Amino acid sequence: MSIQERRERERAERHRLIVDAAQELAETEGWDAVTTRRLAERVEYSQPVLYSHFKGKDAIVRAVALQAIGDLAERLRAARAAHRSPAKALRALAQAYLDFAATRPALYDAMFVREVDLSFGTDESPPELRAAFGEFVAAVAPFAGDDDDVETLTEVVWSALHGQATLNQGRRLRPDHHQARLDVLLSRFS
Amino acid sequence: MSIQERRERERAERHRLIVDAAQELAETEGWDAVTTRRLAERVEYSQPVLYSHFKGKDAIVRAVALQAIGDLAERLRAARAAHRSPAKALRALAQAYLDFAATRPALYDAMFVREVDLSFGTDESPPELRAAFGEFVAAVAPFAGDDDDVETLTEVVWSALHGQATLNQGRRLRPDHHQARLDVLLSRFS
DNA sequence: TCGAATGTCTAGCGCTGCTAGCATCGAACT
DNA sequence: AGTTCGATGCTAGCAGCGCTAGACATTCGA
Repeated sequence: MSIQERRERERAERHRLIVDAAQELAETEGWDAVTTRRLAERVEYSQPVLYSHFKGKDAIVRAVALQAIGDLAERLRAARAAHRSPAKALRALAQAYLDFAATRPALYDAMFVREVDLSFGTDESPPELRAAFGEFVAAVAPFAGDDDDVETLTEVVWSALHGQATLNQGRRLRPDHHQARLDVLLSRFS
Repeated sequence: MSIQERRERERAERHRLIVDAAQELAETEGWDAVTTRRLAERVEYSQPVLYSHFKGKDAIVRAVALQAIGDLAERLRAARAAHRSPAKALRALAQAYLDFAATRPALYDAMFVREVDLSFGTDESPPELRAAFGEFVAAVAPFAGDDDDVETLTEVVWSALHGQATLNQGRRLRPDHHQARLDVLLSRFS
């Protein structure tokens, strides 16, 4: 069975290669530049090979998004864990979230803006997604009033940050006021 | 000069026809269905005619977005003006905003999600945009503390609503909790 | 060693946004 | 009134898109 194992290993390796190439191409030149032809050229295989690994281009984007969400979850965890005070922890988490969106806009787009059929907010959501949302819940929970549903409150905070992230990215808010906007938001929620 | 005037009238008419057709097509079948060929067929002209009116497809999308923003501004004005109490006025405006996003997702996308080079937040912004933002400012201003910059506060509230609108639309938040999320948000800002 | 199976490639389909170049038609001038 | 000329809208086509059918090696198991 060693031959089969080797093949599976090579296959997994190539799978990773495709996802990484797609991510790099998206981050450096934007998603418009991620065409099946350019991607195939990057990984030095022909186009149809991509389709033996993924059902279509959307599936590749989804794989990149999922990987990125895992990365984001880890950053959120680290930011939150670095502070004992709930207020500082929430601020650090929010800052880490906005930083991620600002520095890696293409990945952020794939995760939370582009239409990609990841199931959100259900028990069938991928673990990376549940982990990321869990970090938000943990950071927000200390500020829930007695009447507040924690999950709802978390969704509201996340949405508020998401709104700032996307409108910033689209240059639809005044530049140089990022910090002020985050301060105002946090002042109302913590 | 009557002949020239007639031509200009016909040209303006056709301009309107193109924008309206694009809007209708986008609203009924989504932006993916808005191709230059289908659009040309709708207005019963050949493709190149579109390019004598607009620099490219992006310019058509921009025109649709601008028209829609004017419409949104009017709805926000009406919602706000219907209430004397600042709290009720803000709630009505927020509700109108989210309703618009939910019922006309394609237009909302063109306005605030897709990349269109409308200049936001500057003195050169189109009047429709300034009007819409002005409604937000008027609704939010009564709730600004002494230390708050009104414009910043407005951007924060708008971003928060925008976040809810887009995440709702992408089915990234739990359905059936729209109202609860709006309530939580308003409870913290008014 | 030979047939079967696996894996990869070339070539091509029906789209896309966009444009060069050619008719056609009406206004204006002799 | 006849001719010229410019404006206007058309046909046809380019390069590139996501995706796939079918041919071609290459490698495996008997």
